[in-house]
Amino acid sequence: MARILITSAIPYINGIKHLGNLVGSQLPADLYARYCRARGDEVMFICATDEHGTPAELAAKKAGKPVAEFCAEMHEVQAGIGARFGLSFDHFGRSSSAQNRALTQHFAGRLADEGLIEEVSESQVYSHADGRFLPDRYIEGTCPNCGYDKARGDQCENCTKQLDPTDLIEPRSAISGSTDLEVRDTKHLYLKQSQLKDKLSAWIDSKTDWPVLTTSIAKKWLHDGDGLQDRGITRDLDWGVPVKRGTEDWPGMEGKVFYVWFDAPIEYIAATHEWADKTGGDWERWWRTDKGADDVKYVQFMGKDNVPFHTLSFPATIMGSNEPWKLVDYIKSFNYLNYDGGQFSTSQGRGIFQDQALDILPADYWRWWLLSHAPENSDAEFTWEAFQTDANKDLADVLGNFVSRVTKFCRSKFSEALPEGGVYGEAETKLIGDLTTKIRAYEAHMADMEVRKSATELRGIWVAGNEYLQAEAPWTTFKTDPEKAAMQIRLALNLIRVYAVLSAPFIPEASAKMLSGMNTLDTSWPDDVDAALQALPAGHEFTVPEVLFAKITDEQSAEWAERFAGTRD
RNA sequence: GGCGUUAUAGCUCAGUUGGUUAGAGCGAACGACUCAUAAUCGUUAGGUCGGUGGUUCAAGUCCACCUAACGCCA
Repeated sequence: MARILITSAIPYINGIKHLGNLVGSQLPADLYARYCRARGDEVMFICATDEHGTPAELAAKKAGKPVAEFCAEMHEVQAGIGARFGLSFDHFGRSSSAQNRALTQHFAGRLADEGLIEEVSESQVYSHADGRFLPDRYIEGTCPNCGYDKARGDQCENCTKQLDPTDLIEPRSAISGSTDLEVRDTKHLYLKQSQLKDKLSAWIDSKTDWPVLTTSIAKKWLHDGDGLQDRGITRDLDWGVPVKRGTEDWPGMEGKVFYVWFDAPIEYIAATHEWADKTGGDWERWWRTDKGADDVKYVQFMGKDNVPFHTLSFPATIMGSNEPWKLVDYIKSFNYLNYDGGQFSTSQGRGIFQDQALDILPADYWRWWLLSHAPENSDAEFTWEAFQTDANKDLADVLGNFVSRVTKFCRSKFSEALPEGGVYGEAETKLIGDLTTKIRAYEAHMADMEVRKSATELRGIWVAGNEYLQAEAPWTTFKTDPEKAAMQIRLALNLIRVYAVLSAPFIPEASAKMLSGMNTLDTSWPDDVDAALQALPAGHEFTVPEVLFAKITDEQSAEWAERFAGTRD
């Protein structure tokens, strides 16, 4: 039994995420977690909300709530949506937790002790009206290059010229619109990542089995231009982890907080600590190689935009601490999911948001479609037409109808119990061999986190059942040899249980319905297919389940395409 | 401007370290079946693998250049 630590990139707190966020990290992470558990591994599956930083403060302000209250509420909302999608986190934490505060401060202290922290003085724009320093992108003004009057302090999106906030003509706060700005000197802590460059580089080079997407992004940041740059890890904000050196105050850093990208990945560890505090479990057993974590396999899931932080910044924090923390063993990264020819956009309200998706269809439809089209090798495209066609074909026609035809046939010709009699012939032997091959292939793809290939293989396993029925035609056999038909349908009913077990990582709700219909709690994995197809004996009673997957109609598809074309809010 | 990723049948994608007639699903056409959510199963049609040149006995698969899309960075 292996021990697998799984983390999904932690979603930002400022609003409800769209489906692109789901398929890029949480959903495939859940697929893997469920699969590992089903195979008997000991799994710790961690996620959390990423709560610090300016966008959270602004979103809270917009909602008219104190930021802590806003975050607490949004955390519950996101946790609720995750639960409805069937995300099986062992713990869904919060980066604003006391555990993360302590751990973040601890890491900063360790890094300072190791000589990897540097104090840098820099100039930043302070807004009197807002009572705060403004991040570059929250300063607006007229572009000195093209005259565009809504250029941001980091870049003019009209002419794409990179800017410094002081370049702007008539700069103003993007938050309040105030022009009462002042350039002030302020001191910040920098993590000297450049000193760890060789170590990080060697580490990345040793990961020859990682996806190209992951390593190519990491290498680009390591070697591009002047190489890996030192990184500011503090900000002049109120909302965040207060800057401390371990448990000690940090002279000169009063009133400052750690940058959100410094504390967010540390929350993976802290969330496990939160889990331990809640359950009485042992979190260090998962994270400290000197305290039992040396046999843990740690896998991270994330979208490609998060790769630099997980391949470089966070490992730099871990390595730099010079303490025996668990480093990631495998990073599975994803490209983007596009929506009807463009990008999903949180800010523009374009695409489908997670709560909306659940309002129109059960989670399994989304889980199946998104996972079977996971953007593993390149950006993928969501269209309503494809979604409707694929979901109907795969879920309703191939799997759902299989369950339906088998159970209803048995009910009408025999009873709502597995019929007895008959012995296997050539066709059954062949089916068992075929299924064994396919299931072994499925296992291999799942173990490799090849999401699309796993889905394809699983679908093939479903199809094999229909092929068998079509070829053996128990409805015909029944007329001349009822015993043989009984054997065939007994096998097919057992196949439903096997399908439920195999499919559970993808479609847990439907899987539960299938098991419930088959009136069994036996979720044992079909290591031995022959034996698995005899798990339910003759005489075992079942009920015909309700329709597993209703089809998506043309009207629904058209209406939803219309409804989600525009913007939200 | 630099770098990266991608470019394979109408659509969505597979194609291991270069090696016999380039694969799957969907869609299409035709056929079989009638237990089932008008579901299922089978057969067939469809690609000079973005373009040009090169390496090689042999290239979708390596190299160069070009084009296009997307992304990152200046």
